Amino acid sequence: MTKKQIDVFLALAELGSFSDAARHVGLSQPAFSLSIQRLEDAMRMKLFQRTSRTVFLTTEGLHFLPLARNLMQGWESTFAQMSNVAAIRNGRVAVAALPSLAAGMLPDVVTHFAEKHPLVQLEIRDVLHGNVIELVRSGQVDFGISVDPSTDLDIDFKPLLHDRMVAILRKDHPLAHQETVSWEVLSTEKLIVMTRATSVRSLTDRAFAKAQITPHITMEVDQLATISGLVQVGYGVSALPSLCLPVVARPDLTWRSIVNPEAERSLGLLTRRRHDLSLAANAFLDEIYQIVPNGVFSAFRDHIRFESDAQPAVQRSR
Amino acid sequence: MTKKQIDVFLALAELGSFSDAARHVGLSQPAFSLSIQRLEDAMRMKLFQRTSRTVFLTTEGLHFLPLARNLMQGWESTFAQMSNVAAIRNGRVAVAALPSLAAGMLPDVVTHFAEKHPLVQLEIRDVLHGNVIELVRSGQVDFGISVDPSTDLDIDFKPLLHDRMVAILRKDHPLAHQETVSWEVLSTEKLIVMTRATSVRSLTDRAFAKAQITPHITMEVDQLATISGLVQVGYGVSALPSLCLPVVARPDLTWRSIVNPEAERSLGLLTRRRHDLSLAANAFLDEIYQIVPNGVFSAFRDHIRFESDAQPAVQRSR
DNA sequence: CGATCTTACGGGATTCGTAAACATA
DNA sequence: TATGTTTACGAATCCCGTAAGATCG
Repeated sequence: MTKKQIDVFLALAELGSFSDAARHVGLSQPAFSLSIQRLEDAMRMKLFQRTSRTVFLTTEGLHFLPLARNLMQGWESTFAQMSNVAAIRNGRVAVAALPSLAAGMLPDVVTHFAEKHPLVQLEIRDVLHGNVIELVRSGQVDFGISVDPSTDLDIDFKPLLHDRMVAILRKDHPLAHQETVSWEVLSTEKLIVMTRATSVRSLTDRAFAKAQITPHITMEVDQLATISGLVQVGYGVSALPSLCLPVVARPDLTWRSIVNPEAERSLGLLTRRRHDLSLAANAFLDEIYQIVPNGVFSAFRDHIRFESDAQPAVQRSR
Repeated sequence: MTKKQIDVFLALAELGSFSDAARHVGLSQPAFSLSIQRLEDAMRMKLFQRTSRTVFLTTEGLHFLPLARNLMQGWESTFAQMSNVAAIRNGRVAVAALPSLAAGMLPDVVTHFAEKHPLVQLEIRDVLHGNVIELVRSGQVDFGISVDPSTDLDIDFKPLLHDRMVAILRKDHPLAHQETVSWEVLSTEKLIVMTRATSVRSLTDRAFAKAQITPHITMEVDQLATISGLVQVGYGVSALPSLCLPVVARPDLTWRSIVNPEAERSLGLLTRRRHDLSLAANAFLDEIYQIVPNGVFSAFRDHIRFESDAQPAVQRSR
């Protein structure tokens, strides 16, 4: 009792002729006839009453007709649903990203993705690095975007772009006349930094520690927007990774690479080991690869280096 | 994308191991593996993520899981329903029969049938001969039980029993001392007959006409029960086909064959030409064949002859 | 007699099982 | 290295199409 037999049954029930129905399902008439016979044998009952001239359903066939229709309909509906899945008209993509990335990079990606796949649910978790890892590891998100969690063996990392620490300055600030700024010089300025919980702050701290310099911290804030506001009014300067630039950039502000040492880091995709991405997540990733070098970051090319490999991290076969 | 593949998919999804699942569906492990691959190819997407050690569903496979379950369930439920049809735990049998047969013969049949097939709906149309034919011809009933409609080419007739006209008398009536009664003698009695519309009455009329005798009709009634009541109080006698005996028999009444000429007729099954009976109708027919010679009519063996062939009229192959 | 379904039979595709190769924890 | 999946290949099965036969109107 196969699906094809149901097809054959319905064709005969609806067309009332072996020859016509056979043509309809693309079988020779004898093969069609055998198919009906096999179905009847499998059911152990006659479904059609036939003479050489007429064909019609028996009482039992009449019982079977609505059931067969249901089966075929269910079959078609699942096929349609899975087609939707394959065509990514359906489903859900969850991404965890550092807040700066979630604010700077993802809006463009989301816009383009939603245009192509309007029915796919999107979920962006803008959380700190540790949470990104946890969400990726537990499978609550399809992938993460953060810095390299090299210690973690359960998570694959694929670099996407590289940023560096830059000094955030008012355009009329003396340091703005230099091409680069050293950590040393920066430590003499009034420094506005993020609070300790953030990854940006730990980055800053590590950079100063590495340069063996103690900065002069004049203010700690929770939000990047606050930093740009404070710098703009001349309250001080800041040091931030360049990927924050889309968020903090204002007409009166400028930025310079910080050197000695130059503090570069890698941002990239975090995926569960041995877990391929879903089709929808992959499509989202494609969008990222297309947008990242050409989106908001393109204005900051001098300070952000993109991975040349613009292919999805995990290519799924078939 | 076949039913078997769904089976294979569900087994793997639920057991999480190719080997176990293969054993579960009765395939060798490589064959099982190929089956999964073919399904994935047909769907154009990976449904399982596998390493040599672990197997689990991809996001797409997770989408497919409930759909596959539904399909399989629908399939099983149709199979169960059709099993019910095959086992006659289900369905409907409609029979049209002359009122005298419906009252005399069918109750026993119905009782036995309902015992064996409690869930089958039964419908008895106790109508006159012309209506029996119409109901059979139009397919509104599965078959009819009536006299031979020899003129009708759309209807097959198969005799079931033969009855004859008998005189209905009080036991103390003079004619009750004879073994038989002639139409001639009967015409001198006060005769109670059915109204003109009934087949019993037309039978009576024809018998008298054939004997070229005019009866002395003292009363016309609509119901057989009324006749037995009137005969019992001595208001007159009656002439009825012997199959009415189960309905009219009372302790004080008796009956004698009417001869010169003896008026025998055939009662039997009326079926649509070239229309096999449903399994349920056939089962009902079996019951009739078992009951008729041993049921209520057995008390009237002298006046009712049964067809020796106690097989259903239409045997359905597979 | 003609249209239509059924039976018979040879060819081809699919699917199966055994054995070997491969991959991962 | 051991367990478990994939690949390779020969064999059996199933299903199809052509051709001949049977049946009903």
